[in-house]
Amino acid sequence: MTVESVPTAPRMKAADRRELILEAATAVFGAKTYVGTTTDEVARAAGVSQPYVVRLFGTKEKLFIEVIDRAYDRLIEEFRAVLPGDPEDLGRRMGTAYTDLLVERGMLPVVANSTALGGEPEIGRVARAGFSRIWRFIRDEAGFSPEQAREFIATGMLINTIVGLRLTGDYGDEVSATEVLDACFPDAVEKVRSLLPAAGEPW
Amino acid sequence: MTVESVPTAPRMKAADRRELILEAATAVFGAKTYVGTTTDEVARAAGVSQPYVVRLFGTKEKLFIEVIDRAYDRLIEEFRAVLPGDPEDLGRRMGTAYTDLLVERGMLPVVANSTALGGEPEIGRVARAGFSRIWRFIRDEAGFSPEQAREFIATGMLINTIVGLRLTGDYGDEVSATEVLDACFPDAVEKVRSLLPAAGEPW
DNA sequence: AACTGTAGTAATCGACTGATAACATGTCAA
DNA sequence: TTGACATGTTATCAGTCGATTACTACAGTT
Repeated sequence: MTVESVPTAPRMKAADRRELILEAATAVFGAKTYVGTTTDEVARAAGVSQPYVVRLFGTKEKLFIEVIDRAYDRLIEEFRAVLPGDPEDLGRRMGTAYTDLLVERGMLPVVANSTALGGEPEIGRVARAGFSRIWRFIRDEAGFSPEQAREFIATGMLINTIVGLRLTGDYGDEVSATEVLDACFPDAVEKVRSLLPAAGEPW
Repeated sequence: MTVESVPTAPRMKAADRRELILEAATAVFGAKTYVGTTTDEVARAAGVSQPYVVRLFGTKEKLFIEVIDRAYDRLIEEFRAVLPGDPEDLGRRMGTAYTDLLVERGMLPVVANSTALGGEPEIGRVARAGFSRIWRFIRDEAGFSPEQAREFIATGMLINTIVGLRLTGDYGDEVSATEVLDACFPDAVEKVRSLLPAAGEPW
């Protein structure tokens, strides 16, 4: 006789489960901000119980810290992957690498959110360290001048704003949304639009 | 005989009290984000009771919406004030107008925070409308090209990041903080630093 | 002086949330 | 096989927060 189907998550090595939760947490934190998400939402998204999330990471804050640290890692990893090639073209390749990260749900929003939390003692430290790592990569490994680095990161922050505001939903209907998207993604507007949710929330 | 000093706030016209609360709310929301601040903190900062804040504005959400709407108003007001003069120099003047707004506590952080809340139905609408107003001002009244507008706003978003991360506290100690501040405020680093709190929270 | 609207507070409630404790079950080496 | 550790859950708590209710007191009008 078939036993009533298990209410518990299928067994998995803790390390794998952690990774799975981190992925889910990135999506949820990215969609609802750090303070705005509950550990229970993260748990549901990962398919485990809320107390288990807390036990695996200690506190919600520690979980978020791992999430943003992992996001900055990921960012640099993608940038580094496009280093080889024509130096003249590096800026464009890195820009593409950045927007390509839109497919990994929450990744960019989580980074954006972290930059607003510099006032939090622990989180602030990690966020500043993340920014510092990115900046030094761009300067030292990518070889950008300070002015080029400023320009590149500024553009990234504007992209975060576009994502956070859900501006893609207004493309074509609203002048400013249309213009800013055209200006930021000269030949990739449709691709970006397909990667992002409309003003309706899901993602 | 002198009566025990009043525990209640000195009487004031409701319109004035609203303005006072909006100012306090801007500072608190700016320091701790929308979700992260309580109506009680806003009330204390404004010197009134928590229920009174709620009664004057209906809900916390409506209060925040008034706060960000007012912040976008203020932004455009300052930009418009520097319109007269050499068009060649307008970009620089508007940049200065932006950083000058750092003296109004919470103003810039609140705008930054609003750009992360596009997923919230009501707040998202107001935030997108605010962005749209700024963009159209820059394009139509300031006469910037789409590319100039993109560059200008991107720089603004990077400044928001610097503020949110509390990077000014690391100036001189940390290479990336030093470089990005020098790049963003070529001849106003000290002024900006004096306007901002260190990594320690107050402001 | 009494009436009426306005400005403001204290008390309290219900819902939510992060964390803890206690318990259950699967896995694997000896 | 057994025992010990690892994986995971249910139950529950203590604190927090936005909102509601009911009350107090002041100010201006007639």
